[in-house]
Amino acid sequence: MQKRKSDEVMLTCNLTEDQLPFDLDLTLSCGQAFRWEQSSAGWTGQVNGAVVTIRQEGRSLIYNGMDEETLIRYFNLDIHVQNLLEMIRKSITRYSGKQEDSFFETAARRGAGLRIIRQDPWECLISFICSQNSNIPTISRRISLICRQYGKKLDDNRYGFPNPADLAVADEGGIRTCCTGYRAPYLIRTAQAITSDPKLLARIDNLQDEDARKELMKLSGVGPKVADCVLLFAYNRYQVVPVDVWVRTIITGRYPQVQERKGNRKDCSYNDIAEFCRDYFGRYAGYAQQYFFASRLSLPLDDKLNLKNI
DNA sequence: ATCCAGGTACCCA
DNA sequence: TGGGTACATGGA
Repeated sequence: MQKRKSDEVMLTCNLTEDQLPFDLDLTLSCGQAFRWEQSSAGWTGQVNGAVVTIRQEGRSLIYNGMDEETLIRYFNLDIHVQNLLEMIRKSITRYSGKQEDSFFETAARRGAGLRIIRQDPWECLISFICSQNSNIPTISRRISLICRQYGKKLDDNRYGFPNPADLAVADEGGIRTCCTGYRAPYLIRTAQAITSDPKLLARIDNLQDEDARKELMKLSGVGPKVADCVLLFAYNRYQVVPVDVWVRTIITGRYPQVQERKGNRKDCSYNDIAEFCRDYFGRYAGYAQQYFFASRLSLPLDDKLNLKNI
């Protein structure tokens, strides 16, 4: 009988003090990756093309399907989050003169243990092209359908993420059956661009933020938001701030200083908000943004969906 | 039923 | 450059 992944011996990684806090559930469910599935046994997903399972018991990560080096690299466990938070706090104080930003602290407390992971750029790119104007459950479903139709079959009910060449030759009708709607041609054109320039995503890793962003935005279906998500979640440019409707609402609602940037324009632009966040939160502004996004539903906002004060 | 969602492309002044 | 609009789909 063929040995199943779930029967394989499990490995354990005990987190050190410097690697805490770490919250696996929050990290995998906070809207940065869309293909991890949770069950009673823990999370199942794919890292570097291999099926992996992982669960957390206190300070221990119990996993299989990858080695410890891969685990640490994928979850960025060598990032010292406590120091990172201190850097954000210092930046806030430097900018505002205030000792504490209680709104940020609320988000950081609720998002404690969240970690920005290191995704594969190609998968991240396609995923966030799929993400536009959708909610997270829909995005996950869409990507799952794409893998089922165009990815390599790995086991009974599991498929790999399709390669650029697989999507480049897909027809629009086929992609549309994956609930992609008007995004279908974007996906095909971007897959074709990567297929014809296979080193593009590797080159981007060597570019400065602004140049990297410009290169990404040349791709079909990639605007500022998608480009920034890829820069943050795949290339781990922690100073990059993706601005969606939630982040916009949170920043404009809670940080009136941002309004000064818009000049005589009607509203703050995307870059007004992103640049304010970089100035205010500093070089880990992307992390701050992700704390806000992860705790968006419970943050004290009164101008959005009737959310009440705490 | 209506509104909204990890937006972008396209068009116009 | 900034502002408007169409675009597919599913969840609330």
